[in-house]
Amino acid sequence: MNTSDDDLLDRAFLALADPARRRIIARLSRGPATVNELAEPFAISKQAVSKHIQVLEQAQLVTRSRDAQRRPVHLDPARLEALTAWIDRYRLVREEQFRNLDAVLSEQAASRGRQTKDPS
Amino acid sequence: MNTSDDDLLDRAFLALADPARRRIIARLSRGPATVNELAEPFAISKQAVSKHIQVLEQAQLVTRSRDAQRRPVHLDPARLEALTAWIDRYRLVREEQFRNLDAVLSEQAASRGRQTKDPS
DNA sequence: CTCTTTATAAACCGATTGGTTGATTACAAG
DNA sequence: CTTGTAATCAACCAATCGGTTTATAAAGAG
Repeated sequence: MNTSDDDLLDRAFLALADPARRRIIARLSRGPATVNELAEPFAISKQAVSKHIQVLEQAQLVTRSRDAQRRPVHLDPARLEALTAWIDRYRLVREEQFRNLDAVLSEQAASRGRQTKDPS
Repeated sequence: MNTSDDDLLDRAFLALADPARRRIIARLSRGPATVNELAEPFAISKQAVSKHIQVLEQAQLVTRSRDAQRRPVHLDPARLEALTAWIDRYRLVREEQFRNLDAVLSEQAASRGRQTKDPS
C-alpha cells in the first residue's frame, strides 16, 4: 500500500477534520473501546462508526486487537506526535521569522542615514 | 459566518489535509507571498491556488492584506498553535494512561491464576 | 446444529472537494 | 480613455465523503 509520508499526513489530518472522529479520539484517550461502545453516544449507526474507525486506522492513529468477536480499538499516540511535529516546524519557523524581523528593524534603525534597500 | 470552536477545528484540519495547502503553509512560513508567487511552483492554475488560499483563510490559518492590486497572504501562527493544543490534550492524556496501565498490570500480576475472561 | 452478539462488506445517495475554463472585478500605467 | 496585471467569480465535472440500508461473516452460548 502506498503510505508515503505525504499520504500519511493527508490521511491523518483528514481523519481529524471531523467532529465525530475527534470525539472518538477523545474517548480512546481514556482507554480502548469497542465499536459498540464508541457508537453509543452518537446519533449515527454502528456501520458509520465502523467507517470512521477505518479512516482513523488507515491514518495509523488507532490500532485494533482481537478479543473473541470483539475488536477493541486503541489510540496510537505516535502518529499524533508526528502531526504536532509537522505543525511545530512551521509554527516555530514563523516565530523565528519574527525574531529575524526584530533584528532587521533594529538594523534599519541603526542605519537610518544610509540608503534604504528595496525589499521586494 | 458560523465559526464555532468545532467548526474551526474542522476547517483547520481539513485545510492541512492536502499536500498543496501544506506546501503553501511551508512557503508562507518564510514570509508573505502573493497568489502568483504561490502558484508558480505548482502545476495547477492560479484559480486553484486562489481556492486553496480561501480554504486556509476560512480556517483562519492565513490572513490577507491589500497592496494596490496585490493581496499578499500571511501565515497566522495562532491557529496552528490551537491545533497542537488540541492534539497534545489527547496525546498527553494517553501518556498518563500508560502510567495507569502500569498500575493495572501490577494489580493483575497480584491476582494471576484467574481466568482472563469471566471469573466463575 | 441454531441463536445471538459483534462487526464488516456492498450498494447506494446527496453534499462537498479539487480541479478546469471563461468571464469579471479592481487597480495602476500610458 | 485604453491596456495590462493581479485576483476572484461562476459554471461545470469527476472523485471523494459521510451517511444510510441490507446482507454477510465470525465467534461464543445453548
